[in-house]
Amino acid sequence: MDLLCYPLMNEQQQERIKKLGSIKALGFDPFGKKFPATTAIKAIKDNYEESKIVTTAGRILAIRSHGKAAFLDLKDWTGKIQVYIKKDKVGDKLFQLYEAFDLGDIVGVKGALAKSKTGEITVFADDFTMLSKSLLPLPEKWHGLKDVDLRYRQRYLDLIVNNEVLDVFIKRTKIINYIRNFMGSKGFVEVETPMMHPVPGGATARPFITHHNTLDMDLYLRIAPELYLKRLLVGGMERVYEINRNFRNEGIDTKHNPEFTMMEVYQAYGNYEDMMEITEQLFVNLAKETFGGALKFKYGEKEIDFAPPWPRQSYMELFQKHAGCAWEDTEKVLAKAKELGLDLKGKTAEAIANDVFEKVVEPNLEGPVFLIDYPTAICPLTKAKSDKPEICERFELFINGMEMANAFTELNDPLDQRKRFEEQLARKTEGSVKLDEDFITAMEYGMPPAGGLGIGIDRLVMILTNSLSIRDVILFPTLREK
RNA sequence: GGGGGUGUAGCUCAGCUGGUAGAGCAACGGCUUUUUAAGUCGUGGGUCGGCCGUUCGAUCCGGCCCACCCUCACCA
Repeated sequence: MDLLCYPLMNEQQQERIKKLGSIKALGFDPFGKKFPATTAIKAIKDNYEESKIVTTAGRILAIRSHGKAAFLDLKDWTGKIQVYIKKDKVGDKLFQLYEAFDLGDIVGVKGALAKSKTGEITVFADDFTMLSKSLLPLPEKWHGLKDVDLRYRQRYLDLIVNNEVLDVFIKRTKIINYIRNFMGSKGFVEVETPMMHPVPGGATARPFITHHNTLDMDLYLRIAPELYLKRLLVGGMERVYEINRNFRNEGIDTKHNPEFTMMEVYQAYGNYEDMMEITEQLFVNLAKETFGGALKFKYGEKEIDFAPPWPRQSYMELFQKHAGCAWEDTEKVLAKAKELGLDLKGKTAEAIANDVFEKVVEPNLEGPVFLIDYPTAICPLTKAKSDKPEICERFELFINGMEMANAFTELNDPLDQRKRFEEQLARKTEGSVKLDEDFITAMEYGMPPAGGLGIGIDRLVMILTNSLSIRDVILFPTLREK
């Protein structure tokens, strides 16, 4: 530590630096090495046996000092255990080391297990060592860290101090592992496709732009993996999925983070009905897995019921019901849009109608509910119904007003696909830079008819962990630079 | 971008009508060898988010700015 920064430090930091010195003077390394043969704290407690010798390590979260003895609370990521240090037992030198302990230090401890007077399982230490001296004071032990900005910026502190936070992220991992097993059991293969795209596609969002120096070309962080996964269908990979990040250069709120995790699934020779089945089954299984078999659970103030089968409602009918006019009735729809104060600049009638839909229908969808029968005009990658070409084979899943999944029977006619892309480009939809010629070429070689599905993993984790903000299920959400 | 809220010690928060600040935890020094939000006596710690203004005097009033939260708008 450079002594020049010494006067800049506050009182508590200076104290800790001093203690660092005394630890060295005692012959201990304040930033220790491998500490072998430790047992997880939960395992110690679960397999409690009086006077069994145990070794463990963790962070000190409380010190209750009694002069010539002390109780410590030691925490690892499985739990918390009490340690008792007595001067008579450990000797002067170790007791001096203990006196240089602060809240937040990481220490290793060895001792016999027993219960204290109040019945708490306690390690009666006969040896311990410093593994990492903490130079900054932790947030307060009782109230924890509440400032949400600090919680996201310094997630490590949030994890140390707020126990529920670790639980959420462990659950997140378990959910994703479950999904992988589930998909594997259905014969799907996980693949990885590029994050950097020469042509952004597969959705209509504004992309992030970056540049490759040696190739001297602009690249776009992907807004969706869709067009690459479909190339794999062309290549004969009949059941593929990818769980990975998408990047969209748009607004940030409690349901949107610029980088977020999606699962996309493609099943050759299937259609959107298959995707609906997979979705419902997967969500129901996950709820059972998460809530010990229960299908009803709380989300915020509301109760969500996953009991299948989930209702299916027609886009057009819902539109009629909530907007009070038919989707195709351009004049009335326009009037409604104006009434709602929507921005109509440069938008097609269909886009405006869809805006009205999102405004008047979506927030009311408590769900889980599958919206079906989307108008073909707003679905550039979706196959239309053969008997009713103005309607296409697509569904979106809504839970608590949030779009959770989006799926369709994939368009596999390259001529039609080119036409729709060109129409989209002509409308200059934001984010559509140019036509992905290679994707069309791939389709010209023949893409099997297929069902495709996208699931917002972060939002799924939100629902299953009762998290009201997407930032609570992303370890390091995007923040303004300080 | 509009509206509302918040910003005070390392953390969690008080602070009335304008007189340059308090508590708990944390820290430091005592006492304390079974406590668990340990106890107890004492001590230190602040650019009151920033700048400008009004005033004899501003944490407090006014203006501008910054950050975060909520909400609306924008954004498949």
